[in-house]
Amino acid sequence: MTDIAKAAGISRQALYLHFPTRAELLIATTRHIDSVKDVDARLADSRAANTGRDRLASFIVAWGGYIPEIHGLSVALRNMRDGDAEAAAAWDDRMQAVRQGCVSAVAALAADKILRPDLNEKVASDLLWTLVSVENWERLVRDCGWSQAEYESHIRWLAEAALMAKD
Amino acid sequence: MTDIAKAAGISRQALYLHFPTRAELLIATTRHIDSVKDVDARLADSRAANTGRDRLASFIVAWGGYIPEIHGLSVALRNMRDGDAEAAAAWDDRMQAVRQGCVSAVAALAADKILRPDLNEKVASDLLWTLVSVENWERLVRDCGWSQAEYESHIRWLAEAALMAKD
DNA sequence: TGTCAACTTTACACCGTGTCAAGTAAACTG
DNA sequence: CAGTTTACTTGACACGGTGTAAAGTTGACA
Repeated sequence: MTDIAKAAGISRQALYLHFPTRAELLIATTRHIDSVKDVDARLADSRAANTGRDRLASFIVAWGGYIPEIHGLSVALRNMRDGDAEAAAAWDDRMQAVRQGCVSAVAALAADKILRPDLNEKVASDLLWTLVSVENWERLVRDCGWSQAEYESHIRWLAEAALMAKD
Repeated sequence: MTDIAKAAGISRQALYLHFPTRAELLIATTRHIDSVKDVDARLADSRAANTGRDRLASFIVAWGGYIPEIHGLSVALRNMRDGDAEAAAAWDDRMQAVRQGCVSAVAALAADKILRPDLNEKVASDLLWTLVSVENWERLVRDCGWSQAEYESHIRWLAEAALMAKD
């Protein structure tokens, strides 16, 4: 909080006038980034795709491209999980929104009859949700040194291999 | 530290006589669990498998079955990543050991000529390492409500779909 | 001119980690 | 047996970070 106040050019106490707790500051920041970076518009594109396969691909690109924007925040919010129920709830809420995108993409695959027959939609959604997690992005991009483009193309490819019936 | 001391029936200060910092206590605990649960023996089994496919499967079962044992510790150690370089290094070290298992399993697939031809060994190892991360276990078992058996079988199946050439 | 809003400075409470010092009690040793 | 060592005790305190509280300053607006 001290560092943020300093960077903002106000006193630490003035910061508390705007944001009562550190958790609420972080949550407000995510809301702000969401509106500035227009996450809704990005995800709307993926909903507009015609085929299930395109929908899956554009969902992964839309969300995968958004991860770097919120990554620092994601780390901060996740580190508060233990100890601040409000922060945990805020983060979970955002992740549930991503999950909804996964469910929709999987439903589109199922509608096109290209979902692997040995997967039900729940399991497929869980797997996709896991594949596109921020943690996996961190591991591949930060720890393994992948570029963003490599991340997007390999995850897309992996999701297709995992979820789509063999042609 | 207070809680741990209380649970151990000694004073907080006595705890500091044994473990100079919280990070070192956590690190010592991982070492202790490793020896009690005999992680080496578990992974040795996976190295003994004959075919690449068996090796991959037994590696996933060995490591995947170990995750629940160290999960709580993993959370504590990961939460210290920012702020304690020693704890971060200790955790990274353990994850590098897992990565080594991934590299070996991928090499076994390559030796059997059943590694997907469009994947090089580095990329395949990175993907496998990501799939078997503790974070993915948390998501599937804790957040999605999967049983341990479901986790193991689906991750094994996913790893095979991701890494092995179509037959 | 007065009031309100945004901000300032200063001070303090609370928690958790880690340090320090002095004391005690039991075990080991010559 | 006396003396030392070892493992612990109690109690105090420093430090950093979050959050609270109170009184004072400044500028805008009515």
